[in-house]
Amino acid sequence: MIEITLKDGSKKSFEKGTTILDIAKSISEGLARAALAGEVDGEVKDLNTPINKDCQLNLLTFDSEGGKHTYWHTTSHIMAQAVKRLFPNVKLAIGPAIENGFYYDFDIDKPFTPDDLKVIEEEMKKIIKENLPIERFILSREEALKLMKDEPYKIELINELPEDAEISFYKQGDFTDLCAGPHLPSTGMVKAVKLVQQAGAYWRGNENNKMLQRIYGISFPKASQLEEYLKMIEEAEKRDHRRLGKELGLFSFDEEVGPGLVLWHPKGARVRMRIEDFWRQEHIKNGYDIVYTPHIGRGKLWETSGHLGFYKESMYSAMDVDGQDFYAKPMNCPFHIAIYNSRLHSYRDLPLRWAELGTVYRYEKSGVLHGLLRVRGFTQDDAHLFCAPDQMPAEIRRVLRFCLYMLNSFGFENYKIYLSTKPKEKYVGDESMWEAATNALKEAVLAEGLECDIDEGGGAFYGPKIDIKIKDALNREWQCSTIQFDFNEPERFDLTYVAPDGTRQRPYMIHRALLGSIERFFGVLLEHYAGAFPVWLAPVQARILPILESHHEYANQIAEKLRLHDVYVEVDTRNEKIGYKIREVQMDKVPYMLVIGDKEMESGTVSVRSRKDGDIGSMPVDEFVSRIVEEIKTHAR
RNA sequence: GCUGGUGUAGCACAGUCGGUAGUGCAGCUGAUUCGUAAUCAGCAGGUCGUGCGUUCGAGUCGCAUCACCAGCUCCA
Repeated sequence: MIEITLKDGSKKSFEKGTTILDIAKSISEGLARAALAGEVDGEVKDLNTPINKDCQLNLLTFDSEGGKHTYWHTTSHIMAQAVKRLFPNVKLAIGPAIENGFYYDFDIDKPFTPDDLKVIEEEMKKIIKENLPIERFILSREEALKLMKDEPYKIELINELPEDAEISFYKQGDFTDLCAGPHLPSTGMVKAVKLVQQAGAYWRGNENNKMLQRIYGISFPKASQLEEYLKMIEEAEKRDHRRLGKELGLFSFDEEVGPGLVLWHPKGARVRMRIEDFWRQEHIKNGYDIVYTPHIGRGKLWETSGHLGFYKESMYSAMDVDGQDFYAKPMNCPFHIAIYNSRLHSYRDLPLRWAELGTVYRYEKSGVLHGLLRVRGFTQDDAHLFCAPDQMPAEIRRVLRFCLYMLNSFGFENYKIYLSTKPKEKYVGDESMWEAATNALKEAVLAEGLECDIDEGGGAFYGPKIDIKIKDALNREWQCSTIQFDFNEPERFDLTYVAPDGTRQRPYMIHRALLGSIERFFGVLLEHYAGAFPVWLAPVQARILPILESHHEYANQIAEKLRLHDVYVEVDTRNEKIGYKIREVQMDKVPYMLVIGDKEMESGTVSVRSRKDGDIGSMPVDEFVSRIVEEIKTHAR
């Protein structure tokens, strides 16, 4: 007999060799029906795995990560089986479960068409109906290679398995695949399936390898869950910043202007100005100086900085000026360094904190451009800190705290921090610098009571860094903030300061961007609020809606008053019914609407309707003015 | 850059077998004077992304090219 400890801590005894499924059945029929896999001492296993020793058992349903993954992994096998049936010549690569669903990569001469996907989906439904049992078996290395002799990718995978690895296969009907598992007991357990899209993907994610054809799909135990999922996708599309940007008239792109180059419309520019004004004000409060630098620079500069050596493919090509090469700047740092080097610095000057909303241009590959989130011309909220070694830890803490303050000010409370350490091979600077800098970064994070994931070897060749990815309302991560050491440029540009003992010393240089780029940050912000900006950021903060023509004058007086308080206000004097006007305000996501009629005119009030809460009654004009001014001042959400 | 898809009025879309382009919203004009998510009527708006080709004839078929979309690689 063996003793099984269940999730709730209870213990049960079973005969040795009892399968996980049987154990589930002994607990309840319902659980056995819902169970997809079992977690045995932390390892996810097939339901029909026999248990031979005392263990901790957790039964996994579709609600759990492991259960979902098992379910999707099996669906990917069903898809591969369908593809093999329909296209016998395809070679199989890999087919894992992913965060939302699964994919399988195939090597096939002719890429799949959307019609192919439909046919494959139909074939999958047949396989599900056939309810084929899924069996696991183990082979020796030779046997495995023999079985997979026509599958070159599988052979590559087998050959790379460690010496002592168990080489397992899963078989369902006429289909067998090399696979570590786990899987569902039979194909019939998969219910609602949808193949989402087809795409090219390089073998092993390396662009020098052959491009394979990947099919993405998703599946659920219930048709209603699939519908729900598709509906959620639709909701996400509704708050897509590209769509909102167009609907709300915030920004656009123009084919003639060029790809990845943003045109900020007046309303978008208003929001941007609020962001930038706040940014400037806070930087000054935090001991920064603001600088401005040119958009282009001589080739020599970029040679010294190393950009032409390391970064040339990402730069716009040179322009010829009087026979000399000039380049649009991909980064601001060489200019800030040039300011530093314009005179001799004493240790008494340090730390120097120079910030710039610097617009840079980078030649991004055409396929990677994405709305505002990936563009070719963007404005970094850049700054460079120059400090003496003993000032460095305090500077890091200071900048980290400032960074989190900025993110919080814009309503982002969920973020993830990544610390990237020294690369194994290519790096500049000596070990002790790397160590001191990396420790300072880590200690700053800990000192702020935060946690970070360590990306071992993920630092740039020129220094370690902290990246902060903010999570938007849909829980997607976007990298915005970054704090990076630079051991490269101070050397190349020979930065020095005069130390107390009169010797020349090399300062530490830290690059940092808090919002990242204004474009990306704006895009994320737009999606985060689904276009409904809090009052302080809204491009139109209030719209006045007179009911009749006779109220226009009073409406304009109120508008004038609000404008004097720096409030963006509009008056809708069109000859339309009030319901029509209100509907439009709601769609324009303006936070306040002020309905003005005879009543309000007589009593000197406004009838306030909020975007969020609807009609909130009437109040004296001055009361509304102080209310909205206060909300703007406090960044109320 | 790579794989696939898309491109028709300001926006969202329809356009069959190749026969010279339509709907809704927005816009403009007029009527309506109205209290919390769409008042009615009329008008105007298009070299069908661009170029070349096939054809008596191309939005529709072919090739090229540009842009966008999804994914891969890369990245703030």
